[in-house]
This record gives sequence, structure tokens and C-alpha cells, in this order.
Amino acid sequence: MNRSKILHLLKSEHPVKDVVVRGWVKTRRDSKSIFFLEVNDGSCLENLQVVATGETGNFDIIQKILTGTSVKVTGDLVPSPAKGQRWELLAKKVEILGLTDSSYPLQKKRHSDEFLRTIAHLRPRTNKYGAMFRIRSEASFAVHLFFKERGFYHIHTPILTTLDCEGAGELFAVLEASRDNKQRAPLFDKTLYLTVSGQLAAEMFACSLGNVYTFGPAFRAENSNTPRHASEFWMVEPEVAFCDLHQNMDLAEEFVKSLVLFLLENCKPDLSLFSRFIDPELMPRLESICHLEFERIPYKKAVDILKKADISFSYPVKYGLDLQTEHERYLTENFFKKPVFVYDYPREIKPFYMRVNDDGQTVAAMDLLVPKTGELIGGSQREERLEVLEGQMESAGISKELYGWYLDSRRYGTVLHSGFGMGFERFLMLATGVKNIRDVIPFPRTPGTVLF
RNA sequence: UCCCCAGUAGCUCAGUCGGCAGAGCAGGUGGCUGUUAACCACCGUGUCCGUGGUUCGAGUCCGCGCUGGGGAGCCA
Repeated sequence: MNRSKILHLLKSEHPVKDVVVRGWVKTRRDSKSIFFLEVNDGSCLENLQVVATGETGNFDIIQKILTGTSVKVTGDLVPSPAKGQRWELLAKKVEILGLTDSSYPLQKKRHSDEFLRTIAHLRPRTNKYGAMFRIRSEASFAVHLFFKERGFYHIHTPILTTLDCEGAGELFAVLEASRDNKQRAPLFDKTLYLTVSGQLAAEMFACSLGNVYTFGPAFRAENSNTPRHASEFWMVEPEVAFCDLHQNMDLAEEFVKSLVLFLLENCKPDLSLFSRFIDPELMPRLESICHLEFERIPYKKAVDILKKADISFSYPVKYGLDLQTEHERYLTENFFKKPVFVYDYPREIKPFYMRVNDDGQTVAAMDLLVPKTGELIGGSQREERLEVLEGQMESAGISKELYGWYLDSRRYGTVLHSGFGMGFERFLMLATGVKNIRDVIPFPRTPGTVLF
């Protein structure tokens, strides 16, 4: 490494001679014979204050430095005589790596999220988005750590699929194209789609490796225009053999708690930005997620609670109807005031692969509802009985031929198994208090808008 | 896809009753031995989203469109 990271320098226990720092200038302050540069290198939220005095010399160069300029600074890390920071870099030499000009859109002031979305290629240079994407990276690592510690195998499931009805919404079809626009024979004899979920493939691996998970992109062509939906998003999907619905909920609860705990332990400074400027309730909420037991109620009981609620809903509450957003919010935000699993939904409103309960009326499905974000996780025990599954497919109008390989897992040594999917961006919204999914993913894709 | 709200300088926004287009920040020049979104002085900046209409006169009122945001549905 030919540079020191600011993260490490600011944690130093003693002065250090001759360090090299490379980064981007956040702001420059100057008077007649002294310059101050705030330099950020992305290693942490905080900037390093660089001080240039007469001894540094090249003031004519330093004067060209505007917000956004990339620099290399050589100097000594010394205790700062002024308030505001413990350490500062007393520069011996300041070199400009890349100049900027007055058209640089980021300034040393607050910008709106809407504006920053139009410059998503530059927004990670801001405090907020720098923190966001460091947290995203840590959360991603925590996902793998959680499953690794529990003996799960990570499966890379296909992104190109042939199944057009996985019970999870509209799909993007994939067309082959030549760069020269010439006609050519198709490579595949079927239409290919971008996957909406790795679940069906993951089930095959759960029924061989036991405990597996996928963590990859999912694509949905729904015309959803909300702060909680994106056309391309990342999803974590564990799938576990010999696991029933209640053990599935145990796993989901442990998983969410573990991710939050990991962030609290490893991302304190970055999280504090969100609790200070984005959501003052963030820290209490994260703490309560870690410590409170999640509520678990059957769908039927949820309906009873909603019927007795002393507020009037816009949509009717009736056994057999799906819960509306307003109902879910009431349950998690007003009634229980913590994460809530709702399980055993009527079979008519859930996909074909969910296990039919003994009552014949409900399926072993579960949704995890959390305050603010709403539905974070959706999962189920899978229907492992061949005849029942075939019956479910028939009533859903799904081709048994196309799903022949899927049915094989029920034909040969079938086992009880369960799994769930967690929207990774939804989790990040919960973990940071950010209200729009476009602001927790590097280059958001939403209906009608792909800028990058 | 449906409902509601918004669009004014590079950015954040003000603009009263329909009557000459404004401020802060950013940028430029100068000043200041230690600043903390530094400060002080001076300087420039506009398709008022587009389009059609009402009016002597429209940033302001009305219709349509575009873009963005919020709510709903769908879902993770």
C-alpha cells in the first residue's frame, strides 16, 4: 500500500512521521499563510484535516484546490492544537492528482436526495452515501458470516431462467442481440427470463446439501412506483431441509437480529450519521430489534385484532382477504410496536408451492412485518407431498411438464423443508432509517428510470 | 396503473393581490497566522419544466403534456 487510510490515522495512539494520504478534498479554508484541507478517502465518515503552512511551499498549487479535487498529501500526523479533531496532517507536500472546476455538482452543503439520484455516480462521495454504502458492504458480509457460522452453503442460482410463473410477479424477458443488428439464430429454444427468485433452485440444493442460501439479484417487471420497490434488487434466500414453519421463523428472527447486531458493533460512526440526520428513532429501534422477542400470530388472529382495532381502515378486514399495507402497519407499528410474524395464511392468496396445513384451508406461510419498512421477509414451509403439490399446480394453472425437475425433488426422497426471502434493500432501509429504496442501492432501477 | 402534491440561477429556496426576477451557498477577485459548512468586501449568473389559453400585462390563473415526490395496488 502506498497510502495510509484515514480510518487508521484517526485512530492512531501516537504521532506518525512521513505518512502519505490520498483522497478527495471536501473543503478548503485558507488565510494569508495557512491552508486547511478536509480530505476524505472513503475509508470512514470522518475527514482528515490537512494543514499547509509557509513551509509546505506550493501555495499557488494549493489555491487551485476546489471541493472534489483529488490530492496526494505527504506529511506528519501530529496532535491538532485546535478544537474539532484529535489529529491533523501537517503537510510537507501537497500534490494535485485530479483537478475539478466550478461545474462539480457536489458542494459542502446539504443536497436533496432527489438531486443526488440524478448524479448517482458521484453521490458516494457525500457523507451520507459514503456511510450508506459502507454499511451496505458490512451488512452483506454479515449475511455470509451468519450462514457460514451455521453451516449453510452459499449457492449461486441462475439469473437466466425458463420458468415464467414462479408466483412472484411479472418477469423481464431476455432477447439476444447482435452488436451489428444482424439477424441470427436464437441460442436457446425457449424464451429466457431474468429470475424473480432463486427459491426453486435453492430448494433442490437444500434437498441435497441440507442448509443452503442464495444472495443475488432479482428482477421484477412490475409497474410498482413506491419507495419500497425496485425493478432490480438483491435478495437473501435461505432454504433448509428438515425444517418446519416455526423453525423457519426462528431462523428468520435470529438472522435479522444478527445482522442488526453486527451493524451496531461494526458501523457505529456511519450509523450515527443516520440517527442524527435521517431518523432520530433509529438507535432505539435497532436496539429493540436486538432485544425484544418478535411477535408471532396466525393470520386468523391478526384479522381478529384488526377487526377490534379502534381506528377505521380504508380497506375491509375479512378472513380470506389479504392484509393491506395499512393493516400491516397497524399491527407492527401501533398494536405490537415491534416486528411481527403473521403466519398460516388462507391458501387462496398464496403461491402454489406453500405447504397446505392440516385444516385444508391455510398454508404454512409467514411474513415478517417491521415498523416503517413493512414486509421485510416472506417465507413458507414448502409443499413436499407430490400429489398435493401437483394439485396445487393444477388449480394455479401451472405446467407440470415445465416443472418436471422441480417435482423430482418430491418424487425421490422428498423431505419437509422451508425457506424465506429477505429483500436486502428493505433490510438496509430498516437499518438506516432511509425511506426510499433508491437511496440504499448504488444505481437504482425503477420503472421508467435507468439513468446509469 | 390509479389518486394527490411539486417544478424559479450550478445547488437549497423566497417571490405578497396578476404589475421591472430575488437571497444564501457554490464560482471569480482582493483581504485576514489556526480555520471547523471559516470570516469580511466586491463581481457574474435565468428557456421561471414544456405547450396552448385567459388578460392591457402571467413565475403567479386555466387546459394538456413531461419530470420528480408522496399515497394505493403488486411484492421482498
